[in-house]
Amino acid sequence: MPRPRSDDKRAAIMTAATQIIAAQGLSAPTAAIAREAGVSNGSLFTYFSTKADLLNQLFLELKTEMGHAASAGLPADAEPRDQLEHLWKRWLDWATANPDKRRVLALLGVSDEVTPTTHTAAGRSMSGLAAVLEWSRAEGPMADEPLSFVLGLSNALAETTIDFMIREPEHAPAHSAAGFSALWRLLA
Amino acid sequence: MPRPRSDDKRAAIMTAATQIIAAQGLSAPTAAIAREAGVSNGSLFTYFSTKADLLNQLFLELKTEMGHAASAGLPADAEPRDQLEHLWKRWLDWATANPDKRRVLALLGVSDEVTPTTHTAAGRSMSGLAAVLEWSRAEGPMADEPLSFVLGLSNALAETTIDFMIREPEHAPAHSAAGFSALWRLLA
Amino acid sequence: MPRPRSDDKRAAIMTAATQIIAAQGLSAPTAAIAREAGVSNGSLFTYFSTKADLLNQLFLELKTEMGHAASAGLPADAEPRDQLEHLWKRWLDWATANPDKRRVLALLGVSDEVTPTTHTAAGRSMSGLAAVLEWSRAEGPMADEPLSFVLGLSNALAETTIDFMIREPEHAPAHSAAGFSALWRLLA
Amino acid sequence: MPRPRSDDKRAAIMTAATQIIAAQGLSAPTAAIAREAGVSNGSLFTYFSTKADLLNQLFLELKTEMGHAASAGLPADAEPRDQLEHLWKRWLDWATANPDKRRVLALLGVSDEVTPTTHTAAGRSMSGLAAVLEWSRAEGPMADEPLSFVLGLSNALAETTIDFMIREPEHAPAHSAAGFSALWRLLA
DNA sequence: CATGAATGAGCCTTCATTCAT
DNA sequence: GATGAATGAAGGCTCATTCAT
Repeated sequence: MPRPRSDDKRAAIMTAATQIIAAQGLSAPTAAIAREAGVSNGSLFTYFSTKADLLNQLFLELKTEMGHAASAGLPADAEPRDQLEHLWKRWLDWATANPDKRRVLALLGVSDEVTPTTHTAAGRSMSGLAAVLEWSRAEGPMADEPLSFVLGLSNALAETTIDFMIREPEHAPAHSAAGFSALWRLLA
Repeated sequence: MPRPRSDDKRAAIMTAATQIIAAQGLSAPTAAIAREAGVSNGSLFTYFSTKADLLNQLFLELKTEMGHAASAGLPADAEPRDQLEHLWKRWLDWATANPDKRRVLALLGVSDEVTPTTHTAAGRSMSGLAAVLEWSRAEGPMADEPLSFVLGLSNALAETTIDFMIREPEHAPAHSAAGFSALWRLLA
Repeated sequence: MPRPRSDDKRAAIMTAATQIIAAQGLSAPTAAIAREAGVSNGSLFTYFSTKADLLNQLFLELKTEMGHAASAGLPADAEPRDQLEHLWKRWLDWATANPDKRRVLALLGVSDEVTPTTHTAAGRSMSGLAAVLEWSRAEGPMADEPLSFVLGLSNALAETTIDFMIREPEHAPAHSAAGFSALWRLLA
Repeated sequence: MPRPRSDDKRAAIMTAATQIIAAQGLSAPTAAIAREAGVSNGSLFTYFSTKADLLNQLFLELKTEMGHAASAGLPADAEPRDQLEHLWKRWLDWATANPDKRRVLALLGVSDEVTPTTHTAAGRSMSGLAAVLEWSRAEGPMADEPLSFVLGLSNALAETTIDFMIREPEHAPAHSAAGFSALWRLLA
């Protein structure tokens, strides 16, 4: 598959898809996405062979972006708790700063359109987080659980905390702090 | 005295909707639901004025059923921890025993078709859980957080635990136990 | 076909049909008519075997009522012009006083649902008018035209005059007078 | 440069709509119109956003065509009576030569689907007729009536005459002549 | 006879995808 | 490669009519 001519257009479609899907849900017409992106109806399909393809790539891209945002500037020498808190804050900052992306990620996360393959690939973007989590829980009560389960529980706490931060922005810092201390109690 | 509206038929549509939506997602055709329920296409609309209406009632009904299942046989004199554990187990048992209902509940929970009004009404079915949670966290680190936030975090842990129990049934009891102890650490 | 039990119900359906059709057009659901009439959905069909049947009977009844309204109190000894003017006024009075009936008559008049048979039967209610018209035009320029044509032209003038009287009630008397003098010029 | 929108196709849909609606009434399915036009079901909606839109444009187009047909070759220097007679004949010729268009015009004229805006726009196509009428009635008994009323009455005579010409083609010329002389008596 | 639930054909419109230009 | 017209399957909902009660 030769890379299509314009990366700009591809990116424009991705951005447009995020906006439109955040606003209208996954059933948003591809035509609406194309219009928002400033490309034609048909062009969308030269960049993405099907709507499902677009959705899968979008999921992967957003999840990757989220993973990078969380990991940026991670203090490699710090204590596990400090590293984890760093990740937590960055993650939540990214999510609250990008509510559209966050919403789309949530929608895609439960959609059948996103294949297991994509989910697996997307999981890789959380490997930094996974490593810190692994380290953090090593001595604690979760030491013997499957890492994936611990990751899942941690993720659930983060998502919920994000929801409340978006819903009640005036208490966002308090929610973030309370969420993190809850996570730490859970792990260590 | 015409043929009276049949509760059986209404229930059959609800059951069919659960099965079909669990299998095909929320975009499942009403015709498929009607067929599965053994009623005509048009009959569905004498019981539910709209597909959205059906979805809202289904959400309410499933959530209520879940709430009842969790609360049944709650030992009113027991310690908070025992009461909470009772709720936790019943809840997770119901969810793992009814994966279709659970999946539909998850799909509807994030759908725009379900109105805020329905969400509010459905929330009432969790009041028993809320009360026990309130009591459980009273002396702990979450004492000063909004109850809704505590409820949200607890719910997130439960949902995640359920996911893993369904995905890895052989470890279901272990997941359930680990999830509960995590919850308790979070609260007390 | 034995006469159905209740003439009241039949009449209620007719009245309701007039109101509902005036408001919603000929595509108004039979269910809406039944509801307005205070009878059940199904009962309507014991009084009228089909919707088309209802429409035909309604047309006949309204046209007959209109004919009677026009002819009532006709001064049998008066000059043709006075008799015709009497008919004209009564007709227009009835129509402006009963805009719903008038509108329904207009809708049915151009509908395929109303059969030629019904049109023929309805035409009989205008026989009084036809006679006066026949007499009025006997010496005039329309003497040799088919009476039906003269009747049609006269009817057209009346309908148009009614339209304007309803649309501009403040000029209703002026329109009525102008319309009649135009008719008389046409005939004599 | 994609396939350009085709005027032919648009015209084909209009023609098909005229035929199908003349035969089946305004409730004719859009699918039948599309099939008759030789386009797909969906294509109809790239040319007309809505069935109502199609109906409005059809009304406007037919009425405009009728107005042009009536006015073509109008002898600008002739006497009012001759000009009016010219219009009358052309109008009736067009109508009797195009009974389908005429029928559709009649159906649309009383339909709620056609908006007041469309009616207003369509009225403009009769401005030539209006001018001649204005001139014709200037010295006569209708001199003081609103022009719209005079126009309405004239229109009514024309429509009725057309009906009879179509119904009894063998007397068409006689009806046309009688109708015109009636009109002239009405005006002058 | 009254009632209103049951039926299912039918309709308008949408939309992912294809393809002529 | 870009464009947007063309396609036609699909879906939610309506409604005249029938029929069980």
